[in-house]
Amino acid sequence: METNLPKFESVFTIDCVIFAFDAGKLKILLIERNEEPFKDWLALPGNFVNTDEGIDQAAERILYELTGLKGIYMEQLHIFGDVGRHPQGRVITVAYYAMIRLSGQKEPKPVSSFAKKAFWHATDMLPKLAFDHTKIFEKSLQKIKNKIFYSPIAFELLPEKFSLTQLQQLYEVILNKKLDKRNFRKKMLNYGILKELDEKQQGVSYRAAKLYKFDRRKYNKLFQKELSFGG
Amino acid sequence: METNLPKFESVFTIDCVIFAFDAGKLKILLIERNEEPFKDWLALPGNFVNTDEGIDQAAERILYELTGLKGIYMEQLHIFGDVGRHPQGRVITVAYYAMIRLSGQKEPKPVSSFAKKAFWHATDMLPKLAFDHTKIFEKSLQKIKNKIFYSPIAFELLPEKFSLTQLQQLYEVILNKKLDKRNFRKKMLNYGILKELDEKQQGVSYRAAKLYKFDRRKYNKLFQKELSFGG
DNA sequence: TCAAAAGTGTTTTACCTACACCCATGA
DNA sequence: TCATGGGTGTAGGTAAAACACTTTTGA
Repeated sequence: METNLPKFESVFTIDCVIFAFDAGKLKILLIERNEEPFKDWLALPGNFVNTDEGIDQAAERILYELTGLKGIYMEQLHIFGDVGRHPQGRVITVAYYAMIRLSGQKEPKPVSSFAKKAFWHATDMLPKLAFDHTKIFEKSLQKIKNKIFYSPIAFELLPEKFSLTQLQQLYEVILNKKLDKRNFRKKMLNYGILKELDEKQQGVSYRAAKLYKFDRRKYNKLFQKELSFGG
Repeated sequence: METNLPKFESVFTIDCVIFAFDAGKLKILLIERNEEPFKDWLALPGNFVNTDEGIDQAAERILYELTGLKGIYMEQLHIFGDVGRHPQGRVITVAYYAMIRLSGQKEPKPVSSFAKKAFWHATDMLPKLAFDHTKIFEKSLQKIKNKIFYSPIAFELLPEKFSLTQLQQLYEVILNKKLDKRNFRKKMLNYGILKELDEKQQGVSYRAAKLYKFDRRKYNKLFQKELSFGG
């Protein structure tokens, strides 16, 4: 494509914050870098955007190359473009985030040599990350805290079939506070967005919990009603 | 700054969506372009980012150069980075948005020759805009629709002193629906975030309305209480 | 005295909150 | 039979929704 636009030395990267919920903990996907700068550091999966790809595609490609994860729908979080954020020059990064369910997912494993490893790490004890990735992570966490009130992100993190206790634990972890069991259940069931299954938990050494599924159709119907002032 | 990073031909732009409320209508700030591509078209104020400036600063500079408006606090909306969005090559744009009050504001007027004119245009009858600016505008509108529920953006659009009817009209315009007058007033006054003034409207040929001010201190106090499940 | 907008209250309904005990299961 | 988590109901308070008439003012 011919161009008479000014050429800047700006470069673009994408960094991905992928959340999952496992063993009662909120986790994110990290890599160990195999390239300078910040070689051997832990970092969010991130790399350069090519000139011939849209940024959403680039995000998918980069996540795949560094972690082996494919087909994950990510949304933009924010752009980080401070002049000093990268030691080697002007690098603007677009942060993407997603929430996924671990069950059925392969173990993460880099496809490219850019990363040595890829693995899940609990969010409550994160080490120092490369670049400004800690800042990016914190902004993502804030985002999902807000989003859980108006969007069914919790169900994206849980297995397809889950118990009400699992759902409550997830809310508690994200919101970082205890919730009342009876009120939580009443409220959730009242929404009518959970489908009760005929199945129960297996292999637990206590009373097995009923399992539920998220009913996306009912959810969509419910949230078409907009908030209002009684107009 | 020395760099061994790959040099891409990507260029970066910023586009600004500035909302205001005037004569009962929601408006945005547009320019008439004086440069190719899309010379003579209407567009959002936008231009290239320099390599030596942070993107937030760049946004401020660009808005000033194209419209003469200064010191306006803008927030990031989204990045638009489709390969085909600019006719001359790969251009990634960061959209910023802001809400401002018109009263006390100078008429917009370009400082740079990049724009021929700058002016306010009602959002309900927007013409076709250059590039993908219509898409950018629509995303901004959606954003403020959501945001008005959890953020005091309405008060940024109104004059410092306003009547309850003005406030309600603004909500109605943004949400695009009629609201009940009594319920709206009750709810707003109940929040306790409005300070009643000793003044009334001037120069109207009907019963003059009481004027109010937004009380940011009380607002901040109110919204520190988080949403909860009764935990 | 008319037109135009300001201002005002009550009832019903829905949801939020606080709170404590019995049940089912496998080890 | 015990330990572990599963599961349940009610009463009181607060906020949302629906709804229509009187008041003030200037022209």
